[in-house]
Amino acid sequence: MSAEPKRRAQLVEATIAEIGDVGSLNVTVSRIAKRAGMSSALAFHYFGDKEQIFLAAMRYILTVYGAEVRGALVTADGPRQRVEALIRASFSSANFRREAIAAWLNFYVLAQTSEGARRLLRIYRRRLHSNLVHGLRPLAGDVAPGVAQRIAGLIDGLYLRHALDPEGDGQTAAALVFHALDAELRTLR
Amino acid sequence: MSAEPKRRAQLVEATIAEIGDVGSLNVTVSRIAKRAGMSSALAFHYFGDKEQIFLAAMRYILTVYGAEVRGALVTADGPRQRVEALIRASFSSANFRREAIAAWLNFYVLAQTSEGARRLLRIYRRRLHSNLVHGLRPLAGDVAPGVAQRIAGLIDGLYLRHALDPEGDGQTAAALVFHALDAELRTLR
DNA sequence: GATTATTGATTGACGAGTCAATAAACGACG
DNA sequence: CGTCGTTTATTGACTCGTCAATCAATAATC
Repeated sequence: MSAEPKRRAQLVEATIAEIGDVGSLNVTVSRIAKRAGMSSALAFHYFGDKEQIFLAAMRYILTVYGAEVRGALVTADGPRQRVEALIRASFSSANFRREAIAAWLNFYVLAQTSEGARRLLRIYRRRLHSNLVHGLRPLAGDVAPGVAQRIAGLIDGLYLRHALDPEGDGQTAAALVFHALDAELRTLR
Repeated sequence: MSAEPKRRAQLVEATIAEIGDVGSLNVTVSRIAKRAGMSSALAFHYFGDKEQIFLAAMRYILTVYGAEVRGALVTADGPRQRVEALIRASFSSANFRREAIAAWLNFYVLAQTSEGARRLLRIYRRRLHSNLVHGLRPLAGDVAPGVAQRIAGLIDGLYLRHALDPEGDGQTAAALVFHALDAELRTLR
């Protein structure tokens, strides 16, 4: 079998780990490659340049997160459960691993200058929004999109806050979102 | 008069401008210094190393933001107006200038690894929280701190969202927060 | 035999931080 | 007032390190 997929995967994982260690995108391809057990030349051979490596890592993070969400949704029963599952998944302990935090923060930075990163970020946001709307529709009707916008913003903001100064675990943050959701929904009656 | 304060100010402003141009902390002291009209050696002379320059820039950003908030508060009449002023200030057009966005995003990144940056961020957050609680107390009583936490989170999250993908101007975002605030407060009766 | 995998060595550029040296400004003091 | 020793301002040149990207060459694999 061709070595390419395995090598790419190794590099992506090493990239995320490395960004987690360093805390910024100031990671060298050499260190990534060494961590992945190969020469830097091979990394360039497969990815072309550094930005492509970063984008692949970002794609991977989003894929994992997406899978997590999907997994949480299957066990959810009814709209309210679905929404809560989405929220809980966003604050899963996986997302609070040091590497995951570093990845997200740096991808935000990257999104300023890299069209590719911006596109990926939009995908994440659209997916979250659409998932939320889907769950909220039966609960909030026409205003579901507006509610979803606010809940999504709250998720991002609280993630940011807890990522950089953990006051309690992720579930504390999730509880805050639940509370806001209650407030939003109660307004509707 | 000593040249030091002027030089420091020039460097701080050049730093913010440069970070805005580059989008990351990958800015060189040489470029900053050149932009500020002096040699890089002088920058090192006054600040010691690069991190101190960054921290000074961050402090400056927070100072300006703080002044903006205070200015908005004096014209505010009554608790509700105070809270709205805080929210509006957070989404002021000044905060959406390219350099300001770049500064904030990168300071989040820096906060992962720099104790100094983390401390400054905590100051910003505490100040926002305390301002919100102060305004909310007459409106929400005992639960003011909880409401403030959620509003603060929403502010950060919506800022992040609009900073990287402006759908409408800052006031659109502010309106979303107002809406959430309404929902929170209406729940209390 | 041709495509794929892999690397060591190298290039060329850049960048943080230092240093010694020069120029200004600043008192103090006669 | 002048001048002189001292602190402050300022820089060019330099060091030492690093790093992205390339390339030619060698080993596998098909």
